[in-house]
Amino acid sequence: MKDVADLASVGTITVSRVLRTPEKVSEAKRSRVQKAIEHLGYVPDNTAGALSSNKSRVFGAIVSTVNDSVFAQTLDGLSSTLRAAGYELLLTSTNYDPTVEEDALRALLARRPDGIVLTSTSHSSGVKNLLKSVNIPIVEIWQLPSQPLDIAVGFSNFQAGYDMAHHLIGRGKKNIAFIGGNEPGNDRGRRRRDGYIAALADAKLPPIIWPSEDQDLPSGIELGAAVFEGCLKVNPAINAVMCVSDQVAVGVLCEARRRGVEVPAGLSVSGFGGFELAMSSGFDLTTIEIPGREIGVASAKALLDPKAARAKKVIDVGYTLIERGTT
Amino acid sequence: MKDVADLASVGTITVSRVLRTPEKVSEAKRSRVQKAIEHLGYVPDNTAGALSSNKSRVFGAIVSTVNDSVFAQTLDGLSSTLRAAGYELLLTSTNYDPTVEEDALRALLARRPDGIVLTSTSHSSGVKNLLKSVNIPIVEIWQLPSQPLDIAVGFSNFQAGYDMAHHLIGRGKKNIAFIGGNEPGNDRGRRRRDGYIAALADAKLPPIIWPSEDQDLPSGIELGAAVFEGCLKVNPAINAVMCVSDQVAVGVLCEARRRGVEVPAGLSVSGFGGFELAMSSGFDLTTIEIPGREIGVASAKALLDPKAARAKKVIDVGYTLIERGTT
DNA sequence: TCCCTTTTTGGTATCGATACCACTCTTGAT
DNA sequence: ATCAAGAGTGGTATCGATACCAAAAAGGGA
Repeated sequence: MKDVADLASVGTITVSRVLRTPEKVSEAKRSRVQKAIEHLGYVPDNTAGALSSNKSRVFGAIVSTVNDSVFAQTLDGLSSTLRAAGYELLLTSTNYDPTVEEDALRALLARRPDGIVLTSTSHSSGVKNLLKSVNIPIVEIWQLPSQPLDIAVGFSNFQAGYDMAHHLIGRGKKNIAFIGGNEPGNDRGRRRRDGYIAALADAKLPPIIWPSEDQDLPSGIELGAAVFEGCLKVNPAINAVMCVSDQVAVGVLCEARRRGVEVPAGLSVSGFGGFELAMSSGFDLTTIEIPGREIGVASAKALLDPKAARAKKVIDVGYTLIERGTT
Repeated sequence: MKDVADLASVGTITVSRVLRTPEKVSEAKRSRVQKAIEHLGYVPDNTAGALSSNKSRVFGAIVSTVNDSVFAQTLDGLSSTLRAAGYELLLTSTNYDPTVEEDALRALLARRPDGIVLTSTSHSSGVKNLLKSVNIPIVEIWQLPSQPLDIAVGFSNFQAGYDMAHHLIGRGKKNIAFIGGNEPGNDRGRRRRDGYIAALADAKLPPIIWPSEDQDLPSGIELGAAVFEGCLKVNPAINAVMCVSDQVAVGVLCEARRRGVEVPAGLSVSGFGGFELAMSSGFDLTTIEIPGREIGVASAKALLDPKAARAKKVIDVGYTLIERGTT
C-alpha cells in the first residue's frame, strides 16, 4: 500500500479511502491512485484491515450438509448476494452431527466473522453461550424457531405438514400414511410429521406413521420403494402416502409403476422439497416447494442490514403447495 | 490474550504456544493456560495471527456451482478434511459465468488464503497472472488439464466417454447416439462427447450427436424425455443412447417406460455421474460413478502438503463404469 | 477582501497475534 | 566439578491496514 501511495504521490490513508469510500476522495487523486493500483497489481490485505477496523467482511455459515439440492440453492443465494456486496462466505458443514457444531462455531469465531448463519436446530448450551457473547448478527435458517436467538429466516415445517395432509384429506382419502422423518438429528421432517398428525386429528382420522422409530430402514428413494413391502402389506387399506421428502415419494412412484398400482386412483402420493426430478413430466408429483434460494438471499440481506432485520425478528418466506397428478 | 497470560502468570507468547505448538510448553504451564482460557472464554483472533505469521489458516474455493450432488460431495470432503486439520474454507461460486472468476479470485486473494481450489476450465489471462503472482498451492479439480497451473486432482472426462461408448459397442449396439453436452461454459460434458466420438471412430461407426449446438432445448431430465420426439423420430434406427448425465438418462428411462419401449432390448441407456437416483432399484442405470468426495479429500491433502502433491503434479482419482440393467 | 464552513488530505497510534532473538534452567556426559 | 546441548520462557518489533485527530485547501457569503 505504501508503494501505491508513493507512486501516486499521496498518503497511504488516501489509498485506503479510494478502496473503501471512493466518494470521499477527489476525482484527480482517485484516478491517480487507481492507475497506480493497477500498474503495481496491488491486492489489498484484508486480514490487516480486519484487525484494525474490527470488520472482517466475511460471514460464517454452519450448515448440516451442502449435499441437498434445495440446501445448495440457499447457499448459492447467500453467497451470490454477499459477494455482490463485497463480502465472502466461510463455510462449515456438520454432517448432521450436533456435537460438531460447537467446535465448528469456535473455529469460525476465531476468524472474527461479521455475522453468522446457521441451520436452526436445538443448539447446545455451549453454542448458545458463544453466540450470546459475540455481538454480531446471528441468522437461523430453514425452520422458524419459536424462540429465535436473534434473526430467523425460513418457514414452518409444521404448517407445511398440516397443509399437505389437509390437501390429501380434501381429495377424499381416509387412510393416509406418513412415510419417513425419523432420521436422527434432523427434526425438520419430524415437525412436518407433527403437522400431519395435527391435521388428521382435526379430521378425526387415525395417523399411520411408517417406519417406526426403532426400525432401521434406508432413507431416500430406497425407503419409498420399501413402502409396498413394509407398510402397505401390514395395512392394505392405506390409499395415500404423504412422504417426508420428494426423494422418498419418487421411490414410491417408481415402485408403484412397476407393480401396476394406479396413481392417484389406487394410491395418492405427495412429496416435499421441490426436488428437480419431481417437477418433471415423468413424475408429475404433488409437492411442497420451498424457495431455497430466497432463504439464502433474505439471510444475506439480514446479515447486511441487521437493524432492519431485527425489527422483524422472524422472516417467513413461506412455501407453495403444488397440486399435480399424483393426488 | 494478555488477560489469559496474566491469569496464568505467563508471557503472552506462551499462551500463543499453547494454542499452536502445545508440545513445546511444559505440562504444568500448559494446563494452567488452558484453564485460564476456559475460565475467561477466550477465543483467539485469527485475523491478527494471520497478519503476523502470514498464514491465514483459510483456503479458498471457487466452484461453478454448489447445486450439483456430486459437486456437493467434493465440497463436503474438502471442508471436512480441512476442518479436521484446523483450517476453514472460503467458498465462492461463479454460477458457470467465467467473467465472474477474476473478480471472485481477486476478492479471495484479499483474504490471503493459504491455498486455492478451483474448477479447471479455461481460465482468463487475468486469472492466470493473479495465480502466478501469489506463491500458494493452486489445486484444479474435476477435469485433469493438459497443462496444470500447479496441482490437479480429478479424472479424464474424455477417457470416461470413450470407455462408456466402448462398453455400448461391446454390447452389440451399432447405432449409438450421444445426448446432451452442449451447455455453454461447461466443457466437461463436451470432453465426454469427444471421447464418445473417438470410440465410435475406432469402431468405424458413425457418431450421432443430439441436440445440435444451435438447438435450444431444456437440460437435465426434460432433455431426456424429449429424446423420443426429437432424436429417435429423425433417426429410428438408434438402439442406444449415451447420456451426458444421469439426470438426462433418467428422463429417457421414464419416457421409455411410459411409451412401452423395452430397455435394454429396444434401447440401451447409459448415464454419467453417480446421481443417487440412478443407483436405486427403480432405475438400475448403467453409469459412470465419479468419487466426488474423494476428489475433495485428495484436494484437501494436496493443499495441506503441497510439497508431496507437487511431486505428483496430477492426481487421477479415476472413475468406475458400473454395468447395470439398462445396457 | 476576509472570515467561516465544508471538503480533502496526511501523520501517527493502534488492532492482537507471532517471529525473532536472548536468556535461564535442565539434563547428562566427561 | 565442569561444560555442552537442548528445552522452556519472555521481551520487543512487526505484519498492513484503518481510526482518530489535526491541518490544509476550497468554497461561499458578507
